[in-house]
Amino acid sequence: MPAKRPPVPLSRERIIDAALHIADSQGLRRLTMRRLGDALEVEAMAIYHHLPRGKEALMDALAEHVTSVRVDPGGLPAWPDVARAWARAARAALLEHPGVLALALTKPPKGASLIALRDQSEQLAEAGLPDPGPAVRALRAYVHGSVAVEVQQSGWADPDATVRDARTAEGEVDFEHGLDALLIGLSPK
Amino acid sequence: MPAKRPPVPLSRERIIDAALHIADSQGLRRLTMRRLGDALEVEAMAIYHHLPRGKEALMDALAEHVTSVRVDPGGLPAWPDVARAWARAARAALLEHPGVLALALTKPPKGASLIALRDQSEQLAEAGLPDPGPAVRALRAYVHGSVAVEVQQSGWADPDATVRDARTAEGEVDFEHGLDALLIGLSPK
DNA sequence: CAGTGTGCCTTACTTCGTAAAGGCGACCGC
DNA sequence: GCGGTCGCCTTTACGAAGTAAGGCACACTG
Repeated sequence: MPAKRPPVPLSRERIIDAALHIADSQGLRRLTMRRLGDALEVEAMAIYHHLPRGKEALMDALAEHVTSVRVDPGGLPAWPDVARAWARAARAALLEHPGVLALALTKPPKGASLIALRDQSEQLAEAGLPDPGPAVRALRAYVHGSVAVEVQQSGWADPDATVRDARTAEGEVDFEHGLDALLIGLSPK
Repeated sequence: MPAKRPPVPLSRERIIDAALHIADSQGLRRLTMRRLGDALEVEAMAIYHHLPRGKEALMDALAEHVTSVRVDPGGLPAWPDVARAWARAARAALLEHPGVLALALTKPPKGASLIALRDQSEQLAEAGLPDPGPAVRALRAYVHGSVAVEVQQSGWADPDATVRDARTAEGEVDFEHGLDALLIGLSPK
Protein backbone atom coordinates (compact mmCIF):
# COMPACT_ATOMS: atom_id res chain seq x y z
CA MET A 1 0.00 0.00 0.00
CA PRO A 2 1.14 3.58 -0.61
CA ALA A 3 2.68 5.53 2.23
CA LYS A 4 -0.02 7.29 4.20
CA ARG A 5 2.24 10.20 4.94
CA PRO A 6 4.35 11.33 1.99
CA PRO A 7 8.13 11.39 2.57
CA VAL A 8 8.19 15.18 2.57
CA PRO A 9 5.00 17.16 3.16
CA LEU A 10 3.30 18.92 0.30
CA SER A 11 3.41 22.65 -0.14
CA ARG A 12 2.35 25.17 -2.70
CA GLU A 13 5.98 25.75 -3.70
CA ARG A 14 6.75 22.07 -4.18
CA ILE A 15 3.62 21.66 -6.27
CA ILE A 16 4.46 24.58 -8.52
CA ASP A 17 8.05 23.43 -8.93
CA ALA A 18 6.99 19.94 -9.93
CA ALA A 19 4.39 21.35 -12.31
CA LEU A 20 6.98 23.57 -13.98
CA HIS A 21 9.26 20.61 -14.38
CA ILE A 22 6.57 18.52 -16.03
CA ALA A 23 5.40 21.32 -18.31
CA ASP A 24 8.95 22.08 -19.41
CA SER A 25 9.96 18.50 -20.00
CA GLN A 26 6.76 17.03 -21.44
CA GLY A 27 4.60 19.99 -22.43
CA LEU A 28 1.51 21.60 -20.97
CA ARG A 29 -0.72 18.93 -22.47
CA ARG A 30 0.84 16.26 -20.34
CA LEU A 31 0.64 18.26 -17.14
CA THR A 32 -2.26 16.55 -15.41
CA MET A 33 -3.30 16.38 -11.81
CA ARG A 34 -2.59 12.68 -11.61
CA ARG A 35 0.84 12.96 -13.16
CA LEU A 36 1.60 15.88 -10.88
CA GLY A 37 0.52 13.76 -7.96
CA ASP A 38 2.79 10.94 -9.12
CA ALA A 39 5.74 13.32 -9.36
CA LEU A 40 5.07 14.44 -5.79
CA GLU A 41 4.44 10.87 -4.61
CA VAL A 42 0.95 11.78 -3.58
CA GLU A 43 -2.58 11.15 -4.79
CA ALA A 44 -3.93 13.79 -7.18
CA MET A 45 -6.62 14.94 -4.78
CA ALA A 46 -4.04 15.96 -2.20
CA ILE A 47 -3.13 18.90 -4.41
CA TYR A 48 -6.54 20.45 -3.92
CA HIS A 49 -5.80 21.12 -0.27
CA HIS A 50 -3.01 23.47 -1.27
CA LEU A 51 -4.54 24.90 -4.45
CA PRO A 52 -8.25 25.14 -3.68
CA ARG A 53 -9.36 26.05 -7.19
CA GLY A 54 -7.58 23.08 -8.65
CA LYS A 55 -6.12 23.21 -12.11
CA GLU A 56 -7.21 26.76 -12.76
CA ALA A 57 -5.29 27.89 -9.71
CA LEU A 58 -2.30 25.86 -10.80
CA MET A 59 -2.28 27.46 -14.24
CA ASP A 60 -2.58 30.91 -12.73
CA ALA A 61 0.27 30.18 -10.36
CA LEU A 62 2.49 28.94 -13.18
CA ALA A 63 1.80 32.01 -15.29
CA GLU A 64 2.49 34.23 -12.32
CA HIS A 65 5.72 32.41 -11.56
CA VAL A 66 7.36 33.20 -14.90
CA THR A 67 5.90 36.66 -15.06
CA SER A 68 6.71 38.20 -11.69
CA VAL A 69 10.38 39.08 -12.11
CA ARG A 70 11.76 41.94 -10.10
CA VAL A 71 14.75 44.09 -10.93
CA ASP A 72 16.75 46.20 -8.54
CA PRO A 73 18.11 49.32 -10.23
CA GLY A 74 21.62 49.54 -8.83
CA GLY A 75 22.83 53.11 -8.88
CA LEU A 76 21.01 55.89 -10.63
CA PRO A 77 20.92 54.62 -14.20
CA ALA A 78 19.34 56.31 -17.18
CA TRP A 79 15.90 55.01 -18.08
CA PRO A 80 17.04 53.06 -21.16
CA ASP A 81 19.34 51.04 -18.93
CA VAL A 82 16.50 50.36 -16.53
CA ALA A 83 14.33 49.29 -19.42
CA ARG A 84 17.03 47.03 -20.77
CA ALA A 85 17.52 45.37 -17.40
CA TRP A 86 13.80 44.66 -17.06
CA ALA A 87 13.54 43.37 -20.59
CA ARG A 88 16.46 41.00 -20.15
CA ALA A 89 15.20 39.74 -16.83
CA ALA A 90 11.72 39.14 -18.17
CA ARG A 91 13.08 37.35 -21.22
CA ALA A 92 15.32 35.14 -19.10
CA ALA A 93 12.45 34.17 -16.81
CA LEU A 94 10.19 33.26 -19.72
CA LEU A 95 12.88 31.30 -21.54
CA GLU A 96 13.61 29.30 -18.44
CA HIS A 97 10.18 27.68 -18.62
CA PRO A 98 9.12 27.43 -22.24
CA GLY A 99 6.44 24.94 -21.28
CA VAL A 100 4.25 27.56 -19.68
CA LEU A 101 4.86 30.30 -22.21
CA ALA A 102 1.37 29.98 -23.63
CA LEU A 103 -0.05 30.71 -20.18
CA ALA A 104 2.24 33.67 -19.58
CA LEU A 105 1.27 35.23 -22.90
CA THR A 106 -2.39 34.58 -22.49
CA LYS A 107 -3.45 34.98 -18.86
CA PRO A 108 -4.03 38.54 -17.67
CA PRO A 109 -1.37 39.50 -15.10
CA LYS A 110 -2.40 39.13 -11.46
CA GLY A 111 -0.85 39.46 -8.05
CA ALA A 112 2.92 39.54 -8.09
CA SER A 113 2.95 40.10 -11.85
CA LEU A 114 0.93 43.25 -11.49
CA ILE A 115 3.21 44.45 -8.72
CA ALA A 116 6.24 43.84 -10.90
CA LEU A 117 4.63 45.85 -13.67
CA ARG A 118 3.93 48.71 -11.30
CA ASP A 119 7.50 48.64 -10.02
CA GLN A 120 8.85 48.74 -13.53
CA SER A 121 6.69 51.74 -14.30
CA GLU A 122 7.85 53.56 -11.18
CA GLN A 123 11.50 52.81 -11.80
CA LEU A 124 11.30 54.10 -15.34
CA ALA A 125 9.60 57.27 -14.16
CA GLU A 126 12.22 57.80 -11.47
CA ALA A 127 14.95 57.21 -14.03
CA GLY A 128 13.64 60.10 -16.06
CA LEU A 129 11.08 58.71 -18.47
CA PRO A 130 7.87 60.75 -18.49
CA ASP A 131 4.64 58.80 -19.14
CA PRO A 132 6.09 55.29 -18.75
CA GLY A 133 2.78 53.51 -19.44
CA PRO A 134 3.10 53.08 -23.18
CA ALA A 135 6.78 52.25 -22.84
CA VAL A 136 6.04 49.47 -20.38
CA ARG A 137 3.42 48.03 -22.67
CA ALA A 138 5.69 48.24 -25.71
CA LEU A 139 8.52 46.55 -23.82
CA ARG A 140 6.23 43.82 -22.59
CA ALA A 141 4.94 43.28 -26.09
CA TYR A 142 8.40 43.07 -27.54
CA VAL A 143 9.77 40.77 -24.86
CA HIS A 144 6.80 38.41 -24.98
CA GLY A 145 6.82 38.30 -28.75
CA SER A 146 10.56 37.77 -28.94
CA VAL A 147 10.42 34.86 -26.57
CA ALA A 148 7.50 33.36 -28.47
CA VAL A 149 9.37 33.57 -31.74
CA GLU A 150 12.54 32.25 -30.13
CA VAL A 151 10.79 29.26 -28.66
CA GLN A 152 9.06 28.52 -31.95
CA GLN A 153 12.33 28.84 -33.84
CA SER A 154 14.17 26.62 -31.41
CA GLY A 155 11.76 23.84 -32.27
CA TRP A 156 10.90 23.42 -28.64
CA ALA A 157 7.25 22.56 -29.31
CA ASP A 158 8.14 19.83 -31.80
CA PRO A 159 6.54 16.43 -31.25
CA ASP A 160 9.85 14.62 -30.85
CA ALA A 161 11.35 17.22 -28.60
CA THR A 162 15.05 16.59 -28.44
CA VAL A 163 15.47 20.30 -27.87
CA ARG A 164 15.30 20.95 -24.16
CA ASP A 165 16.55 24.48 -24.05
CA ALA A 166 14.75 27.23 -25.86
CA ARG A 167 17.75 29.56 -25.81
CA THR A 168 19.74 30.12 -28.98
CA ALA A 169 22.64 32.41 -29.79
CA GLU A 170 20.75 33.83 -32.75
CA GLY A 171 17.79 34.63 -30.57
CA GLU A 172 19.97 36.55 -28.19
CA VAL A 173 21.46 38.70 -30.96
CA ASP A 174 18.07 39.36 -32.56
CA PHE A 175 16.65 40.27 -29.18
CA GLU A 176 19.29 42.84 -28.38
CA HIS A 177 19.03 44.39 -31.84
CA GLY A 178 15.30 44.78 -31.68
CA LEU A 179 15.50 46.05 -28.12
CA ASP A 180 17.94 48.76 -29.12
CA ALA A 181 15.66 49.74 -31.96
CA LEU A 182 12.64 49.91 -29.71
CA LEU A 183 14.40 51.94 -27.02
CA ILE A 184 15.53 54.49 -29.57
CA GLY A 185 11.99 54.78 -30.84
CA LEU A 186 10.56 55.09 -27.32
CA SER A 187 12.57 58.20 -26.47
CA PRO A 188 10.32 61.20 -25.86
CA LYS A 189 10.28 63.38 -28.96
CA MET B 1 -33.34 9.90 -34.04
CA PRO B 2 -30.66 12.16 -35.48
CA ALA B 3 -30.57 12.83 -39.18
CA LYS B 4 -28.44 10.22 -40.91
CA ARG B 5 -27.18 12.68 -43.49
CA PRO B 6 -26.40 16.13 -42.10
CA PRO B 7 -28.29 19.06 -43.68
CA VAL B 8 -25.15 20.35 -45.37
CA PRO B 9 -22.16 18.08 -45.88
CA LEU B 10 -19.10 18.48 -43.72
CA SER B 11 -15.90 19.98 -45.01
CA ARG B 12 -12.56 21.02 -43.62
CA GLU B 13 -13.52 24.68 -44.03
CA ARG B 14 -16.83 24.36 -42.23
CA ILE B 15 -15.14 22.53 -39.40
CA ILE B 16 -12.45 25.16 -38.97
CA ASP B 17 -14.97 27.99 -39.13
CA ALA B 18 -17.10 26.42 -36.45
CA ALA B 19 -14.05 25.72 -34.30
CA LEU B 20 -12.92 29.34 -34.57
CA HIS B 21 -16.36 30.49 -33.56
CA ILE B 22 -16.40 28.29 -30.48
CA ALA B 23 -12.86 29.20 -29.45
CA ASP B 24 -13.55 32.90 -29.84
CA SER B 25 -16.87 32.88 -28.06
CA GLN B 26 -16.21 30.37 -25.26
CA GLY B 27 -12.45 29.92 -25.11
CA LEU B 28 -10.08 27.20 -26.21
CA ARG B 29 -10.86 25.13 -23.13
CA ARG B 30 -14.44 24.67 -24.21
CA LEU B 31 -13.56 23.71 -27.76
CA THR B 32 -14.14 19.97 -27.65
CA MET B 33 -14.81 17.48 -30.38
CA ARG B 34 -18.31 16.80 -29.13
CA ARG B 35 -19.21 20.46 -28.90
CA LEU B 36 -17.76 21.01 -32.34
CA GLY B 37 -19.86 18.13 -33.61
CA ASP B 38 -22.96 19.64 -32.03
CA ALA B 39 -22.27 22.98 -33.70
CA LEU B 40 -22.01 21.20 -37.04
CA GLU B 41 -25.03 18.99 -36.31
CA VAL B 42 -22.94 15.90 -36.61
CA GLU B 43 -21.47 13.28 -34.30
CA ALA B 44 -17.99 14.08 -33.04
CA MET B 45 -16.41 11.14 -34.82
CA ALA B 46 -17.49 12.47 -38.21
CA ILE B 47 -14.83 15.16 -37.86
CA TYR B 48 -12.09 12.58 -38.03
CA HIS B 49 -12.90 11.82 -41.66
CA HIS B 50 -11.91 15.36 -42.61
CA LEU B 51 -9.13 15.88 -40.07
CA PRO B 52 -7.43 12.50 -39.83
CA ARG B 53 -5.18 13.38 -36.93
CA GLY B 54 -8.06 14.59 -34.83
CA LYS B 55 -7.67 17.38 -32.37
CA GLU B 56 -4.00 17.88 -33.06
CA ALA B 57 -4.80 18.51 -36.72
CA LEU B 58 -7.59 20.86 -35.70
CA MET B 59 -5.28 22.90 -33.49
CA ASP B 60 -2.67 23.07 -36.22
CA ALA B 61 -5.27 24.20 -38.71
CA LEU B 62 -6.54 26.91 -36.38
CA ALA B 63 -3.05 28.23 -35.75
CA GLU B 64 -2.35 28.22 -39.46
CA HIS B 65 -5.60 30.01 -40.20
CA VAL B 66 -4.76 33.11 -38.16
CA THR B 67 -1.12 33.05 -39.14
CA SER B 68 -1.14 32.73 -42.91
CA VAL B 69 -1.99 36.26 -44.00
CA ARG B 70 -0.79 37.44 -47.38
CA VAL B 71 -0.13 41.01 -48.48
CA ASP B 72 0.04 42.29 -52.00
CA PRO B 73 2.52 45.14 -52.34
CA GLY B 74 0.69 47.52 -54.60
CA GLY B 75 3.13 49.69 -56.49
CA LEU B 76 6.81 49.80 -55.75
CA PRO B 77 6.80 50.89 -52.12
CA ALA B 78 9.81 51.41 -49.89
CA TRP B 79 10.54 48.52 -47.55
CA PRO B 80 9.25 50.22 -44.40
CA ASP B 81 5.86 50.54 -46.05
CA VAL B 82 5.92 46.88 -46.99
CA ALA B 83 6.84 45.98 -43.43
CA ARG B 84 4.07 48.15 -42.04
CA ALA B 85 1.50 46.54 -44.30
CA TRP B 86 2.53 43.05 -43.24
CA ALA B 87 2.56 43.98 -39.59
CA ARG B 88 -0.91 45.51 -39.74
CA ALA B 89 -2.33 42.59 -41.64
CA ALA B 90 -0.85 40.06 -39.25
CA ARG B 91 -2.12 41.98 -36.24
CA ALA B 92 -5.61 42.23 -37.70
CA ALA B 93 -5.74 38.52 -38.41
CA LEU B 94 -4.64 37.63 -34.89
CA LEU B 95 -7.02 40.08 -33.23
CA GLU B 96 -9.91 38.67 -35.19
CA HIS B 97 -9.64 35.37 -33.34
CA PRO B 98 -8.32 35.99 -29.84
CA GLY B 99 -9.45 32.54 -28.80
CA VAL B 100 -6.69 30.82 -30.72
CA LEU B 101 -3.96 33.31 -29.94
CA ALA B 102 -2.20 30.90 -27.63
CA LEU B 103 -1.91 28.42 -30.48
CA ALA B 104 -0.66 31.00 -32.95
CA LEU B 105 2.04 32.16 -30.55
CA THR B 106 3.08 28.69 -29.58
CA LYS B 107 2.87 26.33 -32.56
CA PRO B 108 5.78 26.43 -34.98
CA PRO B 109 4.64 27.84 -38.35
CA LYS B 110 3.76 25.23 -40.97
CA GLY B 111 2.37 25.14 -44.47
CA ALA B 112 0.69 28.36 -45.53
CA SER B 113 2.21 30.22 -42.59
CA LEU B 114 5.70 29.34 -43.72
CA ILE B 115 4.88 30.40 -47.26
CA ALA B 116 3.58 33.73 -45.97
CA LEU B 117 6.80 34.22 -44.07
CA ARG B 118 8.85 33.48 -47.15
CA ASP B 119 6.78 35.91 -49.22
CA GLN B 120 7.25 38.61 -46.65
CA SER B 121 10.97 38.07 -46.72
CA GLU B 122 11.08 38.24 -50.50
CA GLN B 123 8.94 41.35 -50.69
CA LEU B 124 11.14 43.15 -48.19
CA ALA B 125 14.25 42.18 -50.10
CA GLU B 126 12.72 43.36 -53.38
CA ALA B 127 11.71 46.62 -51.73
CA GLY B 128 15.30 47.32 -50.91
CA LEU B 129 15.99 45.78 -47.50
CA PRO B 130 19.18 43.74 -47.47
CA ASP B 131 19.23 40.70 -45.14
CA PRO B 132 15.51 40.64 -44.32
CA GLY B 133 15.74 37.61 -42.03
CA PRO B 134 16.29 39.40 -38.72
CA ALA B 135 13.79 42.08 -39.68
CA VAL B 136 11.10 39.51 -40.36
CA ARG B 137 11.75 37.86 -37.02
CA ALA B 138 11.73 41.18 -35.16
CA LEU B 139 8.48 42.19 -36.83
CA ARG B 140 6.88 38.88 -36.00
CA ALA B 141 8.03 39.17 -32.44
CA TYR B 142 6.66 42.66 -32.09
CA VAL B 143 3.33 41.89 -33.74
CA HIS B 144 2.74 38.72 -31.74
CA GLY B 145 3.72 40.37 -28.49
CA SER B 146 1.60 43.43 -29.15
CA VAL B 147 -1.45 41.35 -29.84
CA ALA B 148 -0.83 39.26 -26.74
CA VAL B 149 -0.59 42.36 -24.57
CA GLU B 150 -3.62 43.90 -26.25
CA VAL B 151 -5.73 40.83 -25.68
CA GLN B 152 -4.62 40.60 -22.07
CA GLN B 153 -5.34 44.29 -21.53
CA SER B 154 -8.76 44.05 -23.14
CA GLY B 155 -9.74 41.53 -20.50
CA TRP B 156 -10.72 39.05 -23.16
CA ALA B 157 -9.56 36.04 -21.16
CA ASP B 158 -11.58 37.03 -18.08
CA PRO B 159 -13.83 34.38 -16.59
CA ASP B 160 -17.03 36.38 -17.10
CA ALA B 161 -16.17 37.46 -20.60
CA THR B 162 -18.44 40.31 -21.48
CA VAL B 163 -15.68 41.62 -23.72
CA ARG B 164 -16.10 40.00 -27.11
CA ASP B 165 -13.77 42.16 -29.14
CA ALA B 166 -10.09 42.31 -28.31
CA ARG B 167 -9.51 45.53 -30.23
CA THR B 168 -9.08 48.78 -28.34
CA ALA B 169 -8.25 52.28 -29.50
CA GLU B 170 -5.36 52.46 -27.07
CA GLY B 171 -3.93 49.25 -28.45
CA GLU B 172 -4.01 50.62 -31.94
CA VAL B 173 -2.10 53.74 -30.97
CA ASP B 174 0.47 51.85 -28.93
CA PHE B 175 0.96 49.44 -31.79
CA GLU B 176 1.67 52.10 -34.37
CA HIS B 177 4.07 53.91 -32.04
CA GLY B 178 6.08 50.83 -31.30
CA LEU B 179 6.03 49.80 -34.92
CA ASP B 180 7.48 53.13 -35.97
CA ALA B 181 10.16 52.79 -33.35
CA LEU B 182 11.05 49.31 -34.48
CA LEU B 183 11.20 50.23 -38.16
CA ILE B 184 13.54 53.10 -37.44
CA GLY B 185 15.78 50.80 -35.51
CA LEU B 186 15.71 48.13 -38.21
CA SER B 187 17.15 50.41 -40.87
CA PRO B 188 20.54 49.17 -42.08
CA LYS B 189 23.26 51.15 -40.40
C1' DC C 1 -6.18 9.49 27.35
C1' DA C 2 -10.20 11.24 24.89
C1' DG C 3 -10.90 15.30 21.63
C1' DT C 4 -9.92 17.91 17.69
C1' DG C 5 -8.16 19.24 13.35
C1' DT C 6 -5.26 18.99 9.45
C1' DG C 7 -3.46 16.51 5.59
C1' DC C 8 -3.89 12.88 2.64
C1' DC C 9 -6.53 8.93 0.56
C1' DT C 10 -10.61 6.40 -1.56
C1' DT C 11 -14.38 6.25 -4.25
C1' DA C 12 -17.20 7.77 -7.78
C1' DC C 13 -19.17 10.67 -11.39
C1' DT C 14 -18.84 13.46 -15.62
C1' DT C 15 -16.55 14.68 -19.71
C1' DC C 16 -12.97 14.19 -22.94
C1' DG C 17 -10.33 12.06 -27.11
C1' DT C 18 -10.51 8.47 -30.19
C1' DA C 19 -10.15 3.28 -31.91
C1' DA C 20 -13.13 -0.01 -34.16
C1' DA C 21 -16.76 -1.45 -36.62
C1' DG C 22 -21.42 -1.00 -38.56
C1' DG C 23 -24.85 1.06 -41.62
C1' DC C 24 -26.88 3.82 -45.12
C1' DG C 25 -27.17 6.09 -49.45
C1' DA C 26 -25.36 7.12 -54.03
C1' DC C 27 -23.21 5.80 -57.93
C1' DC C 28 -21.08 2.14 -61.08
C1' DG C 29 -21.12 -1.38 -64.87
C1' DC C 30 -23.99 -4.50 -66.64
C1' DG D 1 -33.32 -2.60 -62.69
C1' DC D 2 -29.62 -4.66 -59.59
C1' DG D 3 -26.10 -6.39 -56.86
C1' DG D 4 -21.45 -4.39 -55.68
C1' DT D 5 -18.62 -1.07 -53.73
C1' DC D 6 -17.17 3.13 -51.78
C1' DG D 7 -17.53 7.42 -49.03
C1' DC D 8 -19.45 9.61 -45.16
C1' DC D 9 -21.54 9.36 -40.88
C1' DT D 10 -23.09 6.81 -36.59
C1' DT D 11 -22.69 3.58 -32.73
C1' DT D 12 -20.35 1.61 -29.21
C1' DA D 13 -16.74 1.37 -26.14
C1' DC D 14 -12.50 2.24 -23.48
C1' DG D 15 -8.92 4.78 -21.07
C1' DA D 16 -7.68 8.99 -19.04
C1' DA D 17 -8.71 13.52 -17.11
C1' DG D 18 -10.85 17.00 -13.48
C1' DT D 19 -12.89 17.08 -9.20
C1' DA D 20 -16.92 16.60 -5.45
C1' DA D 21 -17.71 13.99 -1.15
C1' DG D 22 -16.42 11.71 2.59
C1' DG D 23 -13.18 8.76 5.41
C1' DC D 24 -9.05 7.65 8.02
C1' DA D 25 -4.77 8.46 10.41
C1' DC D 26 -1.54 10.99 12.65
C1' DA D 27 -0.04 15.00 15.71
C1' DC D 28 -1.32 18.08 18.75
C1' DT D 29 -4.10 20.00 22.69
C1' DG D 30 -5.97 19.70 27.41
